[in-house]
Amino acid sequence: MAAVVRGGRSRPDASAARPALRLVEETPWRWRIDRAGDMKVPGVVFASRDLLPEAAADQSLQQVANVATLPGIVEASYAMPDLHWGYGFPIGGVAATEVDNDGVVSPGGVGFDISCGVRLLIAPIDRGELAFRLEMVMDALEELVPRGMGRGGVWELGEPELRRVLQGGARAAVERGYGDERDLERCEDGGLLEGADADAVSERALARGLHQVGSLGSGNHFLEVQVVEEVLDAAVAACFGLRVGQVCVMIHSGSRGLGHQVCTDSVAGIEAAMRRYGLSVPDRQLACVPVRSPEGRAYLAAMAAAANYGRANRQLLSVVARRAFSRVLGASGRLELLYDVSHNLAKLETHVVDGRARLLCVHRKGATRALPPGHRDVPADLAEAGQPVLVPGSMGTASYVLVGEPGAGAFASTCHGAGRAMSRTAARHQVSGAALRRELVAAGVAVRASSNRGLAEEAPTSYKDIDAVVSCVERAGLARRVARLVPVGVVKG
DNA sequence: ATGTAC
Repeated sequence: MAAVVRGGRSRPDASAARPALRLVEETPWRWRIDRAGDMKVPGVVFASRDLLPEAAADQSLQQVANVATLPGIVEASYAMPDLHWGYGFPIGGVAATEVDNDGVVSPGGVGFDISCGVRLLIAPIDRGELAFRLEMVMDALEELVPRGMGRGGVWELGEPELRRVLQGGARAAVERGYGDERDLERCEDGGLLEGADADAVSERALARGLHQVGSLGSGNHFLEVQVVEEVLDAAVAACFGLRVGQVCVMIHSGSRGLGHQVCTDSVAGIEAAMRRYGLSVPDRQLACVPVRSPEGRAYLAAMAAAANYGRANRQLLSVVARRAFSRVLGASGRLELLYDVSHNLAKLETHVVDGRARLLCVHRKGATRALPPGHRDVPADLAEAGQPVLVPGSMGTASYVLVGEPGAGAFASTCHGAGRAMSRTAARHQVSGAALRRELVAAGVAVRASSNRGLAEEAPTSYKDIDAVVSCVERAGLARRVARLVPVGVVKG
């Protein structure tokens, strides 16, 4: 069965020349966009019919096809069920290029919030033991967690120390006493992405980064106190240390103004360099250069530095969450890190394509790495189970812990969240932040939010249904559900 | 996502 989706609505001139996209339903959980025009590989969209974006308001399916034209792309231009419209590449997209076949790297394939990601901390107490002190914990978090737009972080540092953060990531924070070695064992890449170069980051980006290390930010970023409501895989949950009723803290944040500036700077430089390599792309937001070019290497070095900033940021936020919990709960507020993983990153990884191991530049933009059991990059004490995959839902709704599946495809990737179904502007016009705040409180969720406007933009009605997204990911064989978590307290910018 | 335009 096929569905026809029109493309190019926002630019009438382009839409006339652009053929309609034809989606072929391969299974109820997987659709294909066949090669056409300059596409080098097909598009593959993991989604149920209900989760496919509506083409009238969202160009993301056209973006999946556009990405398939990139030099050196292998297998397919993939999209996850939380797919929606992004800058050049769709959010929820995965694309890998072969480095030794003139494969390119594109800042649009990572996005503006470089190394935005999620970590989950686990408390030793259950919901009942927290209940009568929840408001006190939330007050402490409100006091200690810097949040919202602009400056103000946990760790005020000078430029030499900032440069150490850009090279050393969460490890640089731990070396200054923020957390311990065990935290690093539970971070993707040990908390430190290799190949970072602070000298590849502009003075302007450094200036923006100086006062934001250890700050939540705004938009969909949050810190939530959550409770494990349901365990879906008992053996893996036990390995992860998760049981029904358990209190957890989920942190969703990124690289703040520094990462944003690195992306802005890089797009400008790469757009200018493209001509020299004779590259053309169907959308200027897909600006790209060969991985093995001076500009490509410079982008990856600056991106890694921003990624390390994001990792240090989440490490600092964990430290203040620990301070808040221990202030109110003492030793029973101890928070152990389960895992920290990014969902906006390009990484050099080796994967088998057409029977041969190849070095690939894997772009995951709003997509989470999901390594299977036994993979050497999974922490040793979790290796039997596989890599924890942390999937935040929209505000006030469930979040999930998943685990990577063997042979899942899409370069071991899965979804990153519920996925926007409505623009921020549309959400602001449809929802009252004040009313939403009252609804959350009435539903038993303690809210500490600095902006009603921010609340309105993050209304769950402007997101897809996280339960449907995660169910789709599991049915498509990309990852397996381990635990469903529900919020009892939310801290937002 | 973002000193929501240099």
